[in-house]
Formats: sequence, C-alpha cells, structure tokens
Amino acid sequence: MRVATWNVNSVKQRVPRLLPWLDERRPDVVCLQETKLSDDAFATLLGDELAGRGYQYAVHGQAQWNGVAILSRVGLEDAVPGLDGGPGFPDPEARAVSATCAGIRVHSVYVPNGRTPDSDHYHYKLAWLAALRDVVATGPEEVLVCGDVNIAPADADVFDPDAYIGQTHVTPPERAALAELQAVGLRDVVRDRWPHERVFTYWDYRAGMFHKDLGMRIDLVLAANPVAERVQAAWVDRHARKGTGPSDHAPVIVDLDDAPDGDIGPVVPPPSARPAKRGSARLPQT
DNA sequence: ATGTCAGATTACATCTGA
Repeated sequence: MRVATWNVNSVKQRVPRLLPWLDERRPDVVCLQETKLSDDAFATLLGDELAGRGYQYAVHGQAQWNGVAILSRVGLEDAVPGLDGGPGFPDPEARAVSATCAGIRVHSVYVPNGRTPDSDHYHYKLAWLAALRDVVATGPEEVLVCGDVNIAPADADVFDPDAYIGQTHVTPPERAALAELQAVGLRDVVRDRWPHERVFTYWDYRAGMFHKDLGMRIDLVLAANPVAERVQAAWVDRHARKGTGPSDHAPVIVDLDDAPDGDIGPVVPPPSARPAKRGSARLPQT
C-alpha cells in the first residue's frame, strides 16, 4: 500500500499537477494540506475526478486558507474533521482531518507556521502540537501522522543551520514539541530510511532555492511501530517540485508491505535523494 | 536581482502570508 503526503499550496491551482501525479504515482492514500478551499468547492472541483480514479475522500477545508484532506482507494471510515481539544487563532482553523484507511488511523495535518518566535502564532503552534500529541496518544496503535509540521526536526533538515538561527521551524521549543509527539511512539520513516542523506521537502519559491537545492525537510510521515515495520520504501518525490506550476512542497511517498491490490510501486526509490553536500546561502528576505 | 506564488482587496496595483 502506497501512502503519500503533499502540501499542494492551493488545490485549485494545483489540479494540473495533482491529477497527473495521482495517475503516475498511483498512491492508495494521500494526505493533502493547504487545499485552501471550502468543502463544497473541493467536491465541485475534484469530486468526479477522484471518484473516477477510485478515491473516496474526507476533507476539512475553509474558504481561503489552510485546508486538509485524505484521499483513499483502500477504504475510508470514521472521518473526523479538526483536532479535538486543539486551540484556535482565535477560532479553530482547518488544519487536521483523520480517517481509518485499510485499518490504519491516518491523520493529515497542517501545523501552524509559527511566523516568528515572539508571536502569538508561535505559541498557538506549540499548543496545537500538544493537542495533536494528546489525540494520537489516545487513539489506535496503528497510526500514521502525515503532513506539513512546519518544523525541521534537526539541523540536518535545513540547508544551512546558521541561516535559520532564531527563526521559526528550528527553535528548541518547536523541536521539543515535535519530540513529544514522536514520544507517543512515532517514527520518522524518511529519516529512518535515509539517516545520512540530504533530504528536503520544501524549497522557497524565491531566489532559485529549488534550483540550488536549498530547502528544508518539514513534511513528515510519522508511523507507529506496527506501521513503521511495514515500510518498504520512503522517499521525496522531487520530480513533482519541478516544471510548470509546482507547489513549493514536494510529496513524501511511503510504501508499506501487504498491499491489498499488489501494487506497491518501486521498492527501490528513484534517485531523488542526492549525495549530501552542504550549500550555504542567505534566506530570502521577507 | 528580494530570480515566488496565492489569495485578498475602496481591484487593473499593492497588501498579507507563506
């Protein structure tokens, strides 16, 4: 069974990339973030296209910002929109949806960005992560948390740690909050698979960052042991970041064994993970 | 050289957020 997560940065703008990607990669379960559409608009835009490909879906959207979804062609049950007990800013935002797909509780999450470490949004981010930990801790043992966590777990997950000092995504409290989430028993399956590689999932649109491979790894697939033990392949689909009209994030793709339909895709990942070499550059100024 | 993009708006240009 193939599971993927992708921050599409507006599903409306990404339709010309999303549909061919579904046909090429043929994921069984897809977690989407930053759909930026109401649930009704999502259904109008993609309902028929997804049904024609055999996908059911669960969405939790809002009109302009945020928005998450889970697509599944291996069953989709007990969908829950939102994050129980989670904080708002000040009202709840559409940043989480969960459902059970082929026996696995799947969470698609879009963790608040944090903006700057001295902002209210940063504290909102930490509180949101604590609520996510509590939800996962009280849920089923077969669980996957997939999405844009807006945290680089370690210095190896940013192109130049010095360029990020004092910025959100790398501060110790954020990394501690992520560690607390993982402490309920979740493994970072891409880093497990590629312990020493340079692996990024996000590259700023500005300043040719993708071209120079100056990115961050902030999109994660976190798996509890019963699921992590089934991982056959875990990789970043950098191809989806290339070409015309890409998202600024690339999908993360994970293949699990015991695929119901026998279509587990390549066991050997494509050459998306390049040899580690350190770049150094300034961050684009905001 | 802000090598960007998406969504918004006292809308056809400039703002916010990422």
